[in-house]
Amino acid sequence: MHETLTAVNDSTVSGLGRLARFFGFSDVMGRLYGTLLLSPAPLSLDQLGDTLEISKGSVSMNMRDLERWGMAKEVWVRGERRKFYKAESDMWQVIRNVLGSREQREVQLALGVLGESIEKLQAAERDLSADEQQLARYYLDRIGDLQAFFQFAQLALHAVLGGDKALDFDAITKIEIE
Amino acid sequence: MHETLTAVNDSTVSGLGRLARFFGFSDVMGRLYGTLLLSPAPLSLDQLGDTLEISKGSVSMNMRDLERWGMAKEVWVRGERRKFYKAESDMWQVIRNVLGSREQREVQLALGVLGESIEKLQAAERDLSADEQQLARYYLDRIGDLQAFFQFAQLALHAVLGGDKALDFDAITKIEIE
DNA sequence: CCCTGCGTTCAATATGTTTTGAATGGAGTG
DNA sequence: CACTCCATTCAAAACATATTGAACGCAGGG
Repeated sequence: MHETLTAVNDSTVSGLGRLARFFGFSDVMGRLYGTLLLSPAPLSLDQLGDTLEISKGSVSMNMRDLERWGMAKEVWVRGERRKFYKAESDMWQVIRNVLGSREQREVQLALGVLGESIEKLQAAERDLSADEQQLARYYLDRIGDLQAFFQFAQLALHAVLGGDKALDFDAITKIEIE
Repeated sequence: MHETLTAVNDSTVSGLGRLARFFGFSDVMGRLYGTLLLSPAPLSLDQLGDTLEISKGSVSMNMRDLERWGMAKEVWVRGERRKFYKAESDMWQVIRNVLGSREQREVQLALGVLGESIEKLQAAERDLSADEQQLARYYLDRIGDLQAFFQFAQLALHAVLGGDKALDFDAITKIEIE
């Protein structure tokens, strides 16, 4: 194959590995995803393992994760006994999968804990000494800031996930950047 | 100290540890930040180490990182020889520091690589066989999608970092969430 | 039924990251 | 100048995470 194609393939695959790490996934996951993304035809586990030079076991486990995150799908290939996969090529869909489950859970959790803390502090106020009350107020201020941050994050998530329109995405990416 | 205060302190500190991990920092960094955030008075390295039960060395190194990221500042305490730190309590400032350096660098890098790939593919077109040309077009499509994603990310970053106004933040967090 | 081809599992291993603590160095003090 | 008090550094150790490959299990043939 022409060296340009090979070079582009390599840098894209390794770039997606990097991106995966950045998002807290393993970088093999990113490379598998990249390999599938740049393959017009679905690939089998063997082919993936051979291409990336990683073991059968690793391919199997990482592909399972990719599937769980909706980044790849199994594809049935006529006359083949093996499993074949293709990448979910709609990036927007992938983003939504990740933000919608992992990140949103994280934000909800944080908001829950912070809310509880605030309630506890308020409920305990009458039992506190003067010094303690002062500290409690201090805590409430700081925790309030944290809460504001997470509420902002929640809004941002809703904005991105929200209205089913991938339209926003397309529209926004067409804006010229100076 | 009243158990409610202790409990709230603990859960906030460990929550910030979790948050730090989430953002790709060590969780000790998050806990140090949390400890400082909830302390009305600046703390010395010793106090931090004692509170969190971690070694001097670890406190020293992690505090350096926190400082680098603009999450904590050294404070001079009259009559003290030791270093004291306080947390940068403006969350918005912290976010800007992180997004502005680390994340933005990442996005720029990706856009650079993708742009190069596109150029290389276009430049090589005339040297390719028919099959290779078809594959090259396929690559261009996929890489175009990736590029759109990163351009979106860049816009989002600009939006958050952009106009020096922390106003947006305040305004936005005051919106009622149903 | 046995064989083959394939995917999964999981314990062992390799790799990467964080923490520790002893050594170092520097700044202030008597 | 010696002593003390700290902060920093860094190699070794602890810990966490990812990968391997042998063993297993299952599905289709033959």
